[in-house]
Amino acid sequence: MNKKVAISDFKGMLRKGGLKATKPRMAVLHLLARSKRPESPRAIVEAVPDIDQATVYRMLKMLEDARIVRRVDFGHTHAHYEILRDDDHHHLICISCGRSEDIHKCNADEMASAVLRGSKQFARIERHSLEFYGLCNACSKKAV
Amino acid sequence: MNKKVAISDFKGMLRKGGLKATKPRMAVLHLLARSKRPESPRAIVEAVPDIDQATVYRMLKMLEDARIVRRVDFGHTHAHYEILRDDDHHHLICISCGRSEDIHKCNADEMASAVLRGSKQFARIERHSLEFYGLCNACSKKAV
DNA sequence: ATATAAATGCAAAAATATTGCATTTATAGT
DNA sequence: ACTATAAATGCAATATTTTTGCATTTATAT
Repeated sequence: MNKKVAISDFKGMLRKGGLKATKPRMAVLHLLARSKRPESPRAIVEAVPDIDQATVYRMLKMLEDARIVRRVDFGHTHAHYEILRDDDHHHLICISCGRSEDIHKCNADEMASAVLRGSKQFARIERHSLEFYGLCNACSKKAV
Repeated sequence: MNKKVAISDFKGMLRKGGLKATKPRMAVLHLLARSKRPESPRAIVEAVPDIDQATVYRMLKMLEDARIVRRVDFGHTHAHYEILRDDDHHHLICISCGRSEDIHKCNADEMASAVLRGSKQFARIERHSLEFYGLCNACSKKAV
């Protein structure tokens, strides 16, 4: 019964990245794993008891380098972070209330190679971000 | 000889948006028009003589609402702004030095309608952003 | 030329992110 | 299990980015 691969074997991921499995770190990772949406550093500080903001910011950077989380930009004045899965998903973001939804259709990888071929200045593409901005049902009803 | 449509008829654009063509505003628009890359508020404050940062931030927001500029996120801790053209272009950004290049291939609009059809929570999509992150030639040579 | 609303500048503050350093903690090796 | 070690944390201070209130200036329509 314990043979499942554990999509959230954070200890293993951390070890692979040369990072220690500290309590604050595990707490943040579990928070992100539970959350339906990418979370801001501030939200993390508020949600995890007794954690310091410096710890959160530093941690997120390390986790990003280790490719355990990724940073996404929603056009706000702060970042958001989510657990990095390898499903190349992106987001649909409400420009009114900020709610977000994952989307899974993406053919940008094909685009990427075309883009690279067309560029004289760039040597390689590592990743891309694709976000759609619109109005969720609720905000759409509340007039324009 | 003066019958060209003037891609930078900022006065006209501003009027259409109900905005006044003030000197600071024209200076910022011309700066953005001249620049090869999206500029940060800070860079604008430094480049335009005697302009106040509050003016720049407020102005950029208004210009964005009026659809004269658009905000782009490069994964830095600050925003960038560029003149909004209607060519649906996106960017290739060097994750090492920050240099950026415009790219013009994009089929995300087709994607957008598929995405919307697939979503139960969203009513419409207004726009999207697509950015590719990689290494420019110079940074690519400087080791990994 | 003038009245008016809009935009600006200034000063202060709020929000977001980073740094240095002393202390604590997870981990590898015994 | 114990210990040495490097890594991570907490704390306090600071830096950077963005926003706000209000008095003054400016562009525009009349």
